Amino acid sequence: MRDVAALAGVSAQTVSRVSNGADVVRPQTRRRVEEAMLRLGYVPNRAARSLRRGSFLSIGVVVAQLDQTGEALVTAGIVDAAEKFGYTVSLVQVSTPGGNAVVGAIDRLVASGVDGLIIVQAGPADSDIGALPLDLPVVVSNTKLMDRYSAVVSDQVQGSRLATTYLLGLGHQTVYHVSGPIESMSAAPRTGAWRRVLLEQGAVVPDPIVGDWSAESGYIAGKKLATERNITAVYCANDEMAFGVIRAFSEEGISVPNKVSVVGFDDISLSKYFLPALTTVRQDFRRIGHELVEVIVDQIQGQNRGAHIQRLIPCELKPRGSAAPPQTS
Amino acid sequence: MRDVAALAGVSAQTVSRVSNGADVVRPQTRRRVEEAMLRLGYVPNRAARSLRRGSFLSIGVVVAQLDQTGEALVTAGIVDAAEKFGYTVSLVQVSTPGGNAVVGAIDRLVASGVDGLIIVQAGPADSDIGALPLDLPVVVSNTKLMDRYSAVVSDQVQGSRLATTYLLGLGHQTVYHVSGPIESMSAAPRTGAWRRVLLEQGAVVPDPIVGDWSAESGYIAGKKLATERNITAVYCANDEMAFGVIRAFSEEGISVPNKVSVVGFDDISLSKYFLPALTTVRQDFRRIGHELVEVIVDQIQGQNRGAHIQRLIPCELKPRGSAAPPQTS
DNA sequence: TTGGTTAGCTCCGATTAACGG
DNA sequence: CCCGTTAATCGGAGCTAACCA
Repeated sequence: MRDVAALAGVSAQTVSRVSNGADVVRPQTRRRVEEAMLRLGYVPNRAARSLRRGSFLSIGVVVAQLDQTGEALVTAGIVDAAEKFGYTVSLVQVSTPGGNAVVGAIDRLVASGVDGLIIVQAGPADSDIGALPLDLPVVVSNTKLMDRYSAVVSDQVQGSRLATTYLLGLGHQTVYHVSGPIESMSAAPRTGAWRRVLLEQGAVVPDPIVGDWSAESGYIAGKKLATERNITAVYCANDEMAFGVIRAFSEEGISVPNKVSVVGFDDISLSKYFLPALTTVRQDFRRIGHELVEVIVDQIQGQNRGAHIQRLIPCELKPRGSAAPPQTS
Repeated sequence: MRDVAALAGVSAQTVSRVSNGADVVRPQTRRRVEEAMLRLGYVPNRAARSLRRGSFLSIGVVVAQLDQTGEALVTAGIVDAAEKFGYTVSLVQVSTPGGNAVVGAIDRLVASGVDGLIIVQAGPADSDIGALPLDLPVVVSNTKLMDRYSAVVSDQVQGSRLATTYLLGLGHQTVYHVSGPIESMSAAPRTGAWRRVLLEQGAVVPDPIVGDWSAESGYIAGKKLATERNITAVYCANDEMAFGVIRAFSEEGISVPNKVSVVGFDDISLSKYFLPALTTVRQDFRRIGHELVEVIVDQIQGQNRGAHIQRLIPCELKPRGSAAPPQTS
């Protein structure tokens, strides 16, 4: 900064005024300073600025598995929105399922200097997370932590009802279900809503099969479901598992959707191009990312630090080729 | 820090020593200090520390589309490895293809305080990137920027040869090709290697069809390829496009692999569960992420700032169901 | 003397207030 | 009204001189 001031023939004071957009600087002087900044490749030192102002202009983001479409898209949305608000994004991952990995990850983020925390997914062992003595704003996208922190999440219940009622509406007697892991934050409400719809409509409630979100677990579930006699419809808690189920069915000579209808959840980019194209429930991940940032920036800058905000993002049914009315036998 | 010192009954000096792991502190005193830190939830202020030490312990990462498997996995690898080295990861995205978006993104990162830069993907308009007056270490995973900066990339040529020779080895007379966008950094070497193999083996070289990595573009390419008479094998520059091609073929009544063999590139997690399971060339994205961090940390900490390092990560063929010997007519 | 510790000072780089030309 | 000077401040790190076993 000293150098810039020297080159422009002004004082450090003025440089600071320019770089912070004060309006008491003559345009001509401002131009001289800006030129000098450019020539010297001057970038205000972030550390000094943060130290002085007491904020980092940085948001910490915790993800579990970045290679899952949902987390990747939410993260992308967060990065986009954060940029608009002038914030940087610091990313940490909690892939190791071990005990207090989440706490460790959050500690790392806090130590790295962030003004707020967004927890996209905390992995399976996220129950210990409540005990954090944080004075930082926290926003989550995780139904399990919703009651503790502000949250922006997909309306899992609405989406799940959508899928189930759609299948019943097509004429299926009941709907089988491949769920996510029981301890998962997204799986439970989906399974719950599916069960409730079946009960409401007086349909038999088959035992759900538990998967782990992977196509492989769907494949295994599909092999098991293929042995059921009266199965005509399956609702899978995500698209990957639906793919696995369809693959297993195909190997067993069960055609989709002719013999069995399959519906997924998420609408990942490939679903449209699967064979058959997957009927699924679309989550608006990018929007979730955007709103997460809105909420946390509001909590960081606004005075409503303690506010407990809940935003539900609606899901949308995407009818495609993998679901059809049951075969009249 | 003052409070911690007071609570532990020591001086700020000693607190600093403890938090930096100096060895001249009596274990008993150390314990007292650590207890006080814990009780007060003390976290050393990153800004102050950075300011004093002149480093941020942070790595900036530039991605283009986080929802693409490759970038997501490389990023995941980077985050993992960075953590091991004690670095934080700052993420920015260059989704807007506009002119100097890359430069803007990098400016933001630099302004946010990073010690080095990893460019995973810079998007289509990355040609202007060479003109950066950076005194920061930069490592890329991008064949187009390889000659300018240190790089860790998949051995596209080797992988592409693998795919092409495999298909020829199965007995196909020639291999059609669906490439990535011409301006892409990964597409060119793949297409080049494919062409060279065909020429080496004296096979006819069909015009490649240009896609944009999306399943949709593969689908369009597939529709076009379906009109070719003597086609028996297609090599697609990524898996998504391969899915699109297979879908188009299926709609046109062309069975894969019975009539036409299809090979992809990447080995995304779903490839194994597609129908048919996709024969493809696996890239080790996570490893690329790890090595990117190794290289950049070396350049940040070591004295070989100017070194121009090139690491090629080999690819691996995954023979699955979508490629087979040509039908004997 | 030695090792553990303390008090006190400077410095990192930018921001900001007060005051003056 | 525009700008310079001066000095204080943010929180921690590094150094020295001194202190007490």
